[in-house]
Order: sequence, then C-alpha cells, then structure tokens
Amino acid sequence: MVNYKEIIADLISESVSDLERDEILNMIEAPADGKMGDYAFPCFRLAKVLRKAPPMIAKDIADKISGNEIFNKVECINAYVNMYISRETFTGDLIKDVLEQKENYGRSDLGKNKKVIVEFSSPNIAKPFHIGHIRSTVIGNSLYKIYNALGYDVERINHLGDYGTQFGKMICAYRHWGNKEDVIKSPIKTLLEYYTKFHVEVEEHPELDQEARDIFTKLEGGAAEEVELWKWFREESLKEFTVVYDMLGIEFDSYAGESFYSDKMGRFLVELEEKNLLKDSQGAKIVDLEEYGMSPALITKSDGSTLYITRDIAAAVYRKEHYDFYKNIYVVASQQNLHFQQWIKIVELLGYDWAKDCIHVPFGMVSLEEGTMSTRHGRVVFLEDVLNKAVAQTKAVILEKGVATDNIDETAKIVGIGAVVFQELSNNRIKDYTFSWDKVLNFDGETGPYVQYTYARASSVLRKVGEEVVAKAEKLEGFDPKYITSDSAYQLAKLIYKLPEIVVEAGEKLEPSIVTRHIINIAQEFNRFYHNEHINVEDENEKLAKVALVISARTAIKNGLRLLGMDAPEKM
RNA sequence: GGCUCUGUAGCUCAGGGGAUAGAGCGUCGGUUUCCUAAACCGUGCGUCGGAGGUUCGAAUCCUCUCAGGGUCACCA
Repeated sequence: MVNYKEIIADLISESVSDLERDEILNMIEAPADGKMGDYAFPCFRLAKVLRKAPPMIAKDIADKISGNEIFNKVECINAYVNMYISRETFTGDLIKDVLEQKENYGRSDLGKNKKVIVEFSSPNIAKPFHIGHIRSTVIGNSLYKIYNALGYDVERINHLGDYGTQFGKMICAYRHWGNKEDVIKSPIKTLLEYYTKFHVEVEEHPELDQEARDIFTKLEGGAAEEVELWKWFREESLKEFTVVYDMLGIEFDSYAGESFYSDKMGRFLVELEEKNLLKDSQGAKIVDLEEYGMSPALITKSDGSTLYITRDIAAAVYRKEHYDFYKNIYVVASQQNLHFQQWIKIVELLGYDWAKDCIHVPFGMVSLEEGTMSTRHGRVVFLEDVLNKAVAQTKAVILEKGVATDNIDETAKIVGIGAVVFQELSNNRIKDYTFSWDKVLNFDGETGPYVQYTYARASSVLRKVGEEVVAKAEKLEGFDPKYITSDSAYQLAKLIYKLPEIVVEAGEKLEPSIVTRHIINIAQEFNRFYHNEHINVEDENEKLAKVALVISARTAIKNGLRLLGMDAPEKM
C-alpha cells in the first residue's frame, strides 16, 4: 500500500528546499474535519525561513504540487495547503491490499523477530483471582498480541506470587483450623477463609505472627512437610487460575514465579557488596538512592531474609541471560512505580547497560463502590463471577432478540467475555476506575458488543449476497472502485487504511486502548455506510465493489479485535 | 512533607503544539413494506482545575498553584 504522507513529503520537499524532507513529513497532518481535505500542510513555520507571508507560501506550494495525479484537488485556505486524495485510487488500492493480506492486514515485520518479554497477570497463589487482577492480565495479553503483530518474538511470563511470609501465615492457619476435604472442594475460597481468619485471630493472639514467620523460614529451608503443603496450595491455585485464563483465551509461555528465583539471588548480594552499593542500616542492608531522588531500597531484612526487590533483580538478570531480550516489559500496577524505578536503577548501578530495556508499564487502580478492595477483609469481586455474569446476561439478550444462532452458548461466551475485556481496554491504562456492575453489563454505545455486532452485521451481509459474489469480490473480479466514493465509504476506507499505523503507535506507547478506540471508529463508520447505502444492489459491478469494501471492513474489525484478545461472532 | 499520576460537557472518557475542542452514556425528538434497531440521525451557555510564561499559534510545552489518587524500610 502506498504511503501518501511519504509521497506528499517528497512532492513538497521538491518545491521547498529550505527544510529537510523528514521535517516536512512530520509537519503533514490530517485535518480534524474531513471536509478540509485528507492531508494538510501548515506553512506558518516556513514564514521565517522564506521571509514571506504564510498564505503566499501555501499558495506557491499548492500551485506546484496540484498537478500530481494522486490528488483530486489541492487548495489553500489561509496558511494551509489542503490536499484531497483521489478517492477511487485510494479506496481501490486499499481494498486490494486488505484482500490480499487478509488476517495479516495490520501486521508488519517491524520487530525483525527480536525477543520481547511481557510479564503480566502474576496473581498471588492461594488468593482469589479478583477484578483487580483483570487489568494486568488483559492489558498484558493485548500487548503480547500487539508486539506479536509487529513481528517481535514475544515470551509471556506469569510471574506468580508464590513466595513470601504470606505462605507461612497460610500454612499456619491451615494447621490450626484447616481441613483437607474443604480445600480440595474449593481451594482458593477455602484458603482465603483461612487467611482471613488468621488476620482476625492474630489480633487476639499476636504469637501467631511469630509462628507464621517460623513456618516460612522452615519452608525456605526446604522442610519437607512445609514444602509439600506449599506445593499443594500452588497446584490447586494454578488449577483455578487456569479456569479463568481459559475463559479469557489467555496462555503463558512460562509460570516462573517468585519462588523460581529464590535460589538465584545470592550472586547479586555478592555483586552489590563488591561494588560497594550496600549499606548497613538498622540491621538491614540497603542501597542508598538519595542522589537519584529516591528513598533507599531495602535489599535484605534485619533477619537476613530477602525481599521482592532482590527477586526482581535476580529475575531480570536471569531473563537477560536466558532470553537475551530486546525489551523486558512489566505490566504491573502504578502503585509499584517507585519499586520499579529503584530496582531498574540498581541494575544500572551494577553496570548492566540493558537496564534501560526494562520497562514498567503501569496502570491505574480498580476500586469498589464500597471502597478499596481487600482480600483480607473479604471485600472482593471475583473475576470468574464477573465473566459468568456477563455471559449469562448476554445469553438473555440473545434469547430476547431472537437472533437465530447455531450455538447460543458459544456466542454468549464470545460476546459476554468480550464485553468485559473490551471495557477494560477502552480507557488509557493509567486511569483509575470504580468497578460497577451496571457498567460492565451495559452493551450499548462504545462497547465490545457494539463492535462485535458490527462484525456480525457485515458477516450477515456477506451471507445475503451469497458465496459466489463474495468469492468474486475477494478475487477483485470486475472490481471498480468508482462505486464506493461516497463520503461514508471513503471515510471507512481511510480508517481501515490507518489500522497498521495504529498498531505501531499502540506498540510504541504500550497502550492497547489506542487500538480499541480505532476499531470503535471503524465500526461507527461501517454502520454509517451500512445505513446510508444499500449493498446488495441489482447492478453486479456496484455490488462487487461494495461487497469488497464490506469484506475489508470486516477483516479490519476482526484483526483489530484479535489484538485485544477478542473473538468476533458471525451472528449475534 | 518529598516524589509521582490524574483533573476536558450532567456522567464516563478521547484528543497531548495548529484551522470552529470531540465520542459514548443520560435527556428530548426522529428513522424499520429495505442487507440484524445490540443500529442510524438530530439535540451540547464546555472559564479544557486556576494563574503566569514560551510561541505566529497552547487543552497540548515550561513555572507556580489548587483539588484528588498512589507511594515513601523490614508485605508483594
């Protein structure tokens, strides 16, 4: 597909020699209002260099480039050169491109197969997978899809929270009040009950705290009984997490969590010591980061045991050695901003130049209407419940609408879960939000079901025109873009054209919502087109051209949804 | 208090140097003998938190300031 911006930059740089071509390329913009043209070039900045009034410069440029065949019209309004691309050529080229690339439309080989690690989801074992975990899980999965589409070799790591004093507490509670059968029946809910009870009981019996710490020390030391319980809790937890991951269609390449690095920390403590980075402070060991404007990082506790910052450093080094990553991305809540700044700085101070390739991708907090979520106080909304409720609600809507689908349950699953995922990915990730049932279960407007509905509508059109016509359109037999030059058809084509750029931008900014927003735009424009024009018309050539555009839009929507980790139903 | 993020329409949010600041929800009204109405169209007294500054041009960049969130040593 031709890059119009590049062509225009070439043309303008021929007539304006005072500016670098790349600079000109950067100045080319798309007018906010499509009526002002497809591309615009503001001439204000040239006034100083050329010592001429901007409108005159604009006129000169317009005169020089207007003869080119890619333009339908070039005009200037004040200091702007407004360029209108020839709609037939543009739409024709675009459709050829999309039909040729199909499910690969939007992908590129920008990444040259370089290794990228995305660490995401990372729940704590023996604790419920609640609505707060959805963010890292869904954002991380989308970033995986986006980087994969950009041609990177992506490794998905689920850095399970499977280590730390909390397991001392858990084992302690299990021994006091636990029951094997209950755990087997419903592992996480039962273990959570024990954990909650521990925190209630410890108020009355403070000695439990010490007992829990001792158990963890035993666990760390490899005591058989403790290790066995820990392993059991881990396995049962993972089984439950897998249920949710399956619902979301998410997979991982590695479940190497915190415990995996528990024996890989020694050498960094030595290295830190050798490089004189460690300081003693109140019996603990710290790295002083004051000159970098940060509070000190606590490396080992006064009792000698390690903290998660040490494990994160060990993990980063392990990953560099094991994967030799180009980028090492962490999808972790913004609450941990300081933590990431600290350990990445420490890795840098250790002399590893790849510290700059470790990227923290923060996201905002989810709270409940009744306040902050708290596992300890049992104030949680389980993700599995949210997904199930969304699916049930979707099924009710499908039955109510009476749309004949071959498999109602399957469709309800695609749409219901898609609604939750889509909503999660529609705002900038840094924003906080309050979870509300009304909001996740609302399917009107800028929502997943809206986009999926648009896809189903396009699919329905293709069924109506028949396989023969679709096959012909796909092969571009008798294709003439002169039938699809209306405003809505052209706007739709322009949005489809932009998809590949959008994927690149979303990758650079590590922001899936850019993709989400864009497919909403495509869906809106498709619905406008669908409403304004009849597709299944008598005239064979007109029909073929319109069907080709429908196929293109449908492809773009499907490929876009896939980048969010969503499916698209044929009927709904 | 230090650092940091957020503040744009009644609500939820896009836009992050350029031309009259945009969507969705909600409100009120309209569209179906016609390809799925989970749709489409119309309907918006917005100090872009406030004040300075830089610029031909600022919601966008800088400084200060107000409000809210997060975080700041033995949890992760």
